[in-house]
Amino acid sequence: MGIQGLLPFLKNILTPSHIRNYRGCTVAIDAYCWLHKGAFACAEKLAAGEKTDMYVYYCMKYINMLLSYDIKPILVLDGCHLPSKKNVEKKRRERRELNRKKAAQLLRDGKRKEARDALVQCIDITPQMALELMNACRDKGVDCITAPYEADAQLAYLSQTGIAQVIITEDSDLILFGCHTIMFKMDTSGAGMLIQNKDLNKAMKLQDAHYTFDKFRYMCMLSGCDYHANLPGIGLSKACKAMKLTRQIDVRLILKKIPMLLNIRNLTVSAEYIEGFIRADNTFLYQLVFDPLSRKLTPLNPYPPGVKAEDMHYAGPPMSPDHAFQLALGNMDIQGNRIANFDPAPRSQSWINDTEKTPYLLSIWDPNYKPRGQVPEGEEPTRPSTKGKEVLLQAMGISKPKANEQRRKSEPPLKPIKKGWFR
DNA sequence: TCCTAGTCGTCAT
DNA sequence: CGACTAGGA
Repeated sequence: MGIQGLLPFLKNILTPSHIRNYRGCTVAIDAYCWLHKGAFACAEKLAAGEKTDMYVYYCMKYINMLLSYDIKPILVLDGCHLPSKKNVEKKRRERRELNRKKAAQLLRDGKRKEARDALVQCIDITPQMALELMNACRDKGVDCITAPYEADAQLAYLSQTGIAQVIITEDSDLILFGCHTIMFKMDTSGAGMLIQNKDLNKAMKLQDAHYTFDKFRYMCMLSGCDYHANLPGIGLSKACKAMKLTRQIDVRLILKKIPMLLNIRNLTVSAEYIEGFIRADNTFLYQLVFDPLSRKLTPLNPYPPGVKAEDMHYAGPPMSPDHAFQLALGNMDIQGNRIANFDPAPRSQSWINDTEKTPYLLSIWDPNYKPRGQVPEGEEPTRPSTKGKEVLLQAMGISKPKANEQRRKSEPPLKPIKKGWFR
């Protein structure tokens, strides 16, 4: 789902780019995207419950590519389901079950090709699969973090706090959560399409003075999002038109004026619709995320005055700090069962390089870790002089050694952790 | 012109 | 998940 048609709507500000332009930066990854694509390589085995690590290798192709460009990847995984999405999850489960039965019948009939097509439709990314990927990443010294709830909100938090300079995903919802810079459609070579939060006003064709990010988010939500349906007959174009025509900033008043702004007579905006809209908006603004620095739960954005966490149960019910921490580390599954014993503490003693100059290259769980911060505006990825030099250095094979590279070479083997069958 | 709902592809040989 | 598209308002 996501926001239907958002990427085509933003095509004017989507720019082709390459991840090598972010050398020395941190990139946070929506792990689900890679896991889902990687699962296609071994759909039959996964459906049959056979052991396979094909999807792990698929994901590690991307990780290794990023490491080769001296980029620090942070893998972000999904945590608990939001209460509002329980129904969606149930429907997906039922759809997978249906396709599973369909595939079994087709297989009995000897229709192997059609059976595979049905099998592919019942692919499920299990927490065990996510754990295998996390273990493979941590073997390489790559940070992983499981969000308390949706990875989307967690990725946006890493973007907004300057922990990550780029977010890699296929999900257009990340734009609404307020990420600064996102790369979509990145291939295994590192080429993709970049979108920046600061350009969204151009996509709406709104003057800077009249543009707010709130307006952009309302536009998207009016066209329908995962948390709330659209008004009948309203898509992105009409929603954009409505947001251009009003200077109102109060959500309730904007919504009440929609039929007038768009000249649609038989359209009524019910009180229920408005309240649902505001709950959805709050889910984008205040969903609970995990702050790896303070090791505490926090809303994606600070609550406005007078609002308390208890008012926001739909944006993620509060959980105990230790539960959230163990979930974030990947030691606990969403049912609360212990599934691993990863302890980030021993690693913090082992860094002896020039990490004083580059504390942002440490593990996010290291007490000395510090976010790199936002990349100065306009500095990347289109800086011709730098681009040319990088190409030249690579062609000459004399790319200067980076702290990142030295760190990886001198890294001691991690203490043994429960790894299952992955070598 | 815009919205909607449905179908197809994602890997890799 | 998005891309693409036929069909309807």
